[in-house]
Parts: sequence; C-alpha cells; structure tokens
Amino acid sequence: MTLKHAILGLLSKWDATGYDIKKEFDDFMSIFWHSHLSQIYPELNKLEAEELITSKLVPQEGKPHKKVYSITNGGIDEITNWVGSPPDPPKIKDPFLMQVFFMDNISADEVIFQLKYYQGVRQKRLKEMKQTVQEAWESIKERQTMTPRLLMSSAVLRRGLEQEVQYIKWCEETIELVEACKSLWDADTSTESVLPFDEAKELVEDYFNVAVVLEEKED
Amino acid sequence: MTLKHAILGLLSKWDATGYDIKKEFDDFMSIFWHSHLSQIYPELNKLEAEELITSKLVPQEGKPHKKVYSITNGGIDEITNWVGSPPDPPKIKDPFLMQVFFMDNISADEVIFQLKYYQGVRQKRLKEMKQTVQEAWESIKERQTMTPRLLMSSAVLRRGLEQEVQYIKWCEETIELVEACKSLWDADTSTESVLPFDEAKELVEDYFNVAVVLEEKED
DNA sequence: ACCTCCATGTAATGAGTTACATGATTTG
DNA sequence: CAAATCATGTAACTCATTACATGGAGGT
Repeated sequence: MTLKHAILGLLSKWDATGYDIKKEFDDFMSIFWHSHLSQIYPELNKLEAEELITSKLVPQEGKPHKKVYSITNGGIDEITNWVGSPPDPPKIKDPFLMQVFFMDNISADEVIFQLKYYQGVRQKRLKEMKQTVQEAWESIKERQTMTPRLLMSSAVLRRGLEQEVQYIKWCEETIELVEACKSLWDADTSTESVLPFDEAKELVEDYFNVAVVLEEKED
Repeated sequence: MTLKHAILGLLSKWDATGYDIKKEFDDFMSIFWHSHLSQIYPELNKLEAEELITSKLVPQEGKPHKKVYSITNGGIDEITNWVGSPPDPPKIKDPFLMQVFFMDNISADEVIFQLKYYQGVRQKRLKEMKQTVQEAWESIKERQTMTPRLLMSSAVLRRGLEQEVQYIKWCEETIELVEACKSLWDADTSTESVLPFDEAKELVEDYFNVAVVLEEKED
C-alpha cells in the first residue's frame, strides 16, 4: 500500500484536491505510479480519518466546489519516515514484453510489424514526455530558483526519459535481429535456406554485446 | 487479465505443473511478470474449466504427486491471437523511484546513502540475471540449435539486462549530481554557501544530456 | 450537437497478496 | 537440526479497475 505515500508525498509540497493529485500522477509520476480517481477519493477520506491530512471545502463560481487537502504533522512524520526506509521491490507488468517472449507463435513478418508498431507508440510517448519536461524546465529557468525538490523530481524525470529512449533503441535492434534471423521461422517448410546455428549464434552474441558485456575475460 | 496468457504462453511450449510455471516466472519472466502460487493454482483450474488446457495426475516416488497441464487447440488459438493483438500499456509500480521523487524530505547525506544502497541491490540482481542468462546460453550452445522461441526469449532477457545496467548507471550519476548540489539542502540554515542558480542549472542540464538530448537545435 | 475539462463520489467486480494447512525429501 | 525444495491448495484480505451517477462551463 503505497498510494498512501504517493498522496502524502504530494501534499508535503502543496495543498491539493483529489483531482489535482490525479493530474500530477499522470503528468509527472507516471513513470513510477498510476491510480484512478475512484481509488484516490476513498484513500483521501481514509487518510483524513487517520488524521494524516485535513480538508476544507472551497466553493467556486462556474465550477464544482472542491475539497482542498493539507498535510498534518502526523502526515509529515509518516512520509519522512517512509522516504528513508528500505524500498519495496518494483512490480512491473509489461504485456508487450510478454507478447514478444511468446512471439514464436506468429510469423517473422508479424513479429517485425508488432515491434515497429510498438516502437511508434513509445516514440509518441517520448515526445510527450520531452515536452512536459521541457515546459517544466522553462518555468524553472524563469523563476531562477533551484530546490532539493526540483532536483530530485528532475532526477526521476530523467530516468523516465532515458528509459523511453532505451526502449525505442531496443525495438530497433530487435527488429534488425529478427530481420537477420527470419529464416528460422521457415524451419518446418524448407530445410534448405535455414540459418546455420553458428551464424545465428554470432548475431545473437553481437545483439547482446551492444547493450551489456556478458563475459568479462579473465586473463 | 494477462496471467491467463502468461500461463498459456508457457504451456504452448512445454507441459508443466503450477509449480514449474511459478519457477519459470521467477527465473526468466520476472522482467515483465510475477505471480504467487496461490494465484496460479486457481487460474489453472479456471483455464481447465474453459477447456483451454487439460491436466493429468502424475504420481511420483519420494515426492508429492503432481498435476501436469497441457494446452489444447483452443488454448493455442487464444495465445496466438493475443500475441498478435495490440498490447495493453505497461503498469509500473516502482516504490524506489517514488521515494527518490520525495527525497527532498530527508538530508542530502541520507539521499546519497539511499541511492548507494539501492544501487547495490540492483547490482546484485544484475549479477544473478547475468548468471541465469549465461547458463541458458551455454546450454543453447551445447545443443547447437536456434529456434524462434529461443531468439524471442533472448531478446526479452537482453532487455532485462540492459535495464539493470542502465538503472545502476542512473544511480551513479544521480549520486554525483546530489553530491555536487548538496548545499541546496542548507538553504534554510546558512544563506551563504548555497549553490547559485546558474551553477545548479549547468549541473542539471549536463545530467540530462548524458542520457538524452532535450533540445534539438534548429538552425 | 458533442466532447473535454472540472469535480466528487459509490458499487461491483477483478486481480493480487498474505496467512493458513499439509507433509516427505534433500541439502547445508 | 534447520532450512530449502517439491507439491497443491483454501480463506481472508487488500488493492485496482470499470461502470454508474451527477452536472455546469467552455470549446470545435
């Protein structure tokens, strides 16, 4: 249960409504968290009951009323404590990588198509992220102020950007690998044109070595 | 609901027990999936009821009996279809990145300590992954056979490895950044030694540029 | 006219985790 | 002698997603 800390962390900075929190999740925290409004609202009520946050109703003209939450001293204690505690392991669910893992079930051409399609999806996302970061950076430069908070959130945003860049590069390299090993998919039909093992071996080893050195030579 | 497809995907390759499936998740699929036995067993029963898989009881000596599952034609259809369909977006929950995002709440020294600690955690994991991949690769070289299945799973494993390598590098670079910007944390106490904005700006821009080029110059 | 933004919630369902229950064999 | 491995499951609980409900303001 870390939605609690995602909310407390945000409220340790500014007061906010449930709606604001959701937007912050989507805009700047999507690399490590996500949640629905229908989960955020009950959680806010729970945190208020635990006296980690308080709220006040703010009526507005031409817009619905809003409930603005503030963190309490108890809430500050809770978040400070949590930030300095040993982290839980990440829980990743990446359906696309799972599809790739099982793509021997479809043809080489379809594999390439899927990889290209997903590369496009990621490229689009990278572009959006770049723009968000760019805008945030411009407003920092205008204010001429750097704080620990801005520094740490920049660090996380950079991690998100480089993750996208690398995912896109991986798609590219994997497309090339599949392209070069296409004939492996024909193993049942024609025995002739199938890639010899030693050639495939070379290709896969090179593919690994662009990203990570597997064997450190010992001599 | 993709646990279904994780199981069907595995059974499209070999027959397996619930226990085997769990091990495969932990050993080779942990980069994109994870699940508990208490979730796998009921799911297997459900898939059998849907006639996507079948089972037979195999008694063993000195070990508990086991229930070996095989995929049916219906199951093959289901997995083939799914692999070629547009993927759901990934769902990441990375509590450590979230902690980093909120680490303005603790001192610069504590931040550096946390980053170093987690870097160690990731280094350990990388080492384990390297060994798993190495062993798998050795056995492939012995068999002298390359198949689409081995190719695609290698691609996913490499993605996992490079992800770890990059995460470790990010920790390193972020430690350096925080080290250089340490005095930002003293802003309240001494107004003197605080880092001027322009210097901080330079440091952060360099930090971004090692990983990703933010602004493409247009002239 | 329709869609998106603002704003808050409840209800139902689905997915995931932890705890409980059992028990022989092998490894450190 | 304790811990891990093999092997299957149920029950209780927490967390996450989708659907439902409401409604005005402003843009295309």
